[in-house]
Amino acid sequence: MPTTRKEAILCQSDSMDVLFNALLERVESHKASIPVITGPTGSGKSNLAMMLAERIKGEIVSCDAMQVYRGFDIGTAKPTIEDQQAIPHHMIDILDPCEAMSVASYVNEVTDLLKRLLGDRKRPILCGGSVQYISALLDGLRFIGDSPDATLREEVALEVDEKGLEASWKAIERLDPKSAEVIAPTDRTRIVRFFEMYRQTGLLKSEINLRSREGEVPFNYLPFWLDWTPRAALYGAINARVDRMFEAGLVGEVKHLSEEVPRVEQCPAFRGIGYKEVLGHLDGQYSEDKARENIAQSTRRYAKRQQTWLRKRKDLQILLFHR
RNA sequence: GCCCAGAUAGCUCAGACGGUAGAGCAACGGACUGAAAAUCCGUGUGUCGCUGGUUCGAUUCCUGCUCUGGGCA
Repeated sequence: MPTTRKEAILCQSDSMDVLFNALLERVESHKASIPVITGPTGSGKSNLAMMLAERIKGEIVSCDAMQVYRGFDIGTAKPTIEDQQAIPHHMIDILDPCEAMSVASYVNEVTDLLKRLLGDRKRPILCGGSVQYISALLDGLRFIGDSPDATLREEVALEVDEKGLEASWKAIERLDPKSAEVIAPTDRTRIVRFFEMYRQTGLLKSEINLRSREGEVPFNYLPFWLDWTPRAALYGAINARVDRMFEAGLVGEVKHLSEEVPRVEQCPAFRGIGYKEVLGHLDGQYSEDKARENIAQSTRRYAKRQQTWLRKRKDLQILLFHR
């Protein structure tokens, strides 16, 4: 929990308004920096960002791996049309469900976007819970080279499966011991990715990682981490939000979206929480109630993973909502 | 009221000729560089319902009680 890092707590309160004022004060005294609002799902980041944007006449840059997909509205808790009309939003509704998103494309696009906005004297506000993307931005990681090749990935995956995970991992250990420390011998996704990169660039993962940190971080950021204590309160809010998604017609949204693509299982957007579970229900695997439970469950786990990621960053100022 | 079954982790339950207990799920901790709302790793958190008895020793056997479920009246 964030409470273990008292030194980083900027403000702790049972009032969002108080938290907002602390945020605003900080933002106003660091006008040259780009405010970043992150935190676990359901913590109220978007509201805070909206309030801030209205106050400082800013524009919101979404940092969310799922809100980029057109039509995926209810399940991603996308900002409403009204909100989007009131305040310009970026990085929302930019992809079709079967197009791939990635940290690299996100960072590259946002870097250009931020330059443009700052050049136009706009005040960008980053907001979102895709912590890997946030982290990559804050650390100024550079992703250069070709984007992944689906055919190559399939090829490599096949080879890894033939060879066996254990043996493949041992090969990584020989080639690049540093990477083997970070990749679990059971983590098929990362093992495949390692060989995919190696094949494509001729470089080891640890070398690529080193290169990604060459150069300066291109922007000054002012990052905030909004969170709740105790965690059970956040879980309660998450459960309630899942209920609201169903009331708002999540099942209908998924049904409609899935009818528009031929092969749902190949589209990354349908891997999002809320979508895969409803698909399973529509498929007749379980009841709607069961789907709802599963969604709440996955969302709670997701929130916890986000917190784990944020906790290790020491550059975030915590806004702690106490219930 | 009587009969039967049950009471063990947050939940569902397993278990031991008597030597203070373990699975699944949940929960908690962690990793993470082009899939990240993805992927993967680790951890048992317990008055074994209460009471008395037998015993070196009882969560385990026995008595009584309480509660829950089912059946009979």
